[in-house]
Amino acid sequence: MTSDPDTGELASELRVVLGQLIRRLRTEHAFPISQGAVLGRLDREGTSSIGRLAEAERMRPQSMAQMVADLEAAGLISRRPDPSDARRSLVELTRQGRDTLEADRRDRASWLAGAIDGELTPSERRRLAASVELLRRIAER
Amino acid sequence: MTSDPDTGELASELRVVLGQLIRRLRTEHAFPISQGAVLGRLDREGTSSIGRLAEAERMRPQSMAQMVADLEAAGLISRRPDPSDARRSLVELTRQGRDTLEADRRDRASWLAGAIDGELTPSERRRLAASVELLRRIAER
DNA sequence: TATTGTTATACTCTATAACTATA
DNA sequence: TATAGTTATAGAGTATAACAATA
Repeated sequence: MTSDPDTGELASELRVVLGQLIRRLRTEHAFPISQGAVLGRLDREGTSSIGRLAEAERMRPQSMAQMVADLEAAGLISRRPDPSDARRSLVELTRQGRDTLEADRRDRASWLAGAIDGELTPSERRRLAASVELLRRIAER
Repeated sequence: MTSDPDTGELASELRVVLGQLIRRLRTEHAFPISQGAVLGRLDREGTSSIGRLAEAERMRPQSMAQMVADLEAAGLISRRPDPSDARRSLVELTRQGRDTLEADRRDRASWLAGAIDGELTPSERRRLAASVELLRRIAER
């Protein structure tokens, strides 16, 4: 039954469940999902420009500019001009941004963490963790 | 490394990758994700009312009414009054709705199906299919 | 009074178009 | 001319508030 699944059907089912999860997350989670993605990327890859962030997250530069403005207003990132190219802004995590990211990663009380802990056995949690890697490869395609 | 993962960190990573996937899907996919969810539910569970659909998909009745109106305008569902309670509308798939759902399930050329086929090995596809079940249990919590 | 659904309106996230400043 | 970013505006998807019809 789970062996040799038809890819079209798998895609269709995955899409449905992703939609349901993201709707729950949007209402239950404290800050927008893609803000977390940007904070995580800045943490892993260090200082970046707005255009590079937009490309990495597959968003339009205009949308990323808006997000960067919001994150800056919230004090989670800082921005300074690129000394070698005055058109460019260099963006990096503030101390508060790093703390927010850390707090999120430690948050076992979030809706999603609670659902994972409450619904899955330890061995299922390990399987889920392994499949996150598969999902990431698909997303980055 | 993937054994005994911290649930908070797992939740944080899962959230990021779900956000990235959903953004890709929203731009690449033909029709809205949650419309597909409703069509699939009507297919599996048969005729339903708007309130019951809203509850099952964890949406507000007002939002579901809007979606049902859109799906009806697209010819994918039909609606008739409940004979035993004139307040209630009974909603069901039309032939065209069933065909659309079937076509989506067979669509190996969608962005997601293409990414799954192109990026994952057969054994990884089986692991992903198995993890969809885990994600569904979390989403339905 | 409580329930089912609708209409009107607003919010969040992201897109497109038009623009400014710099290269 | 081309590139990096911003501002203004629009769209999709879902929410809240106010309401009408029926139970």
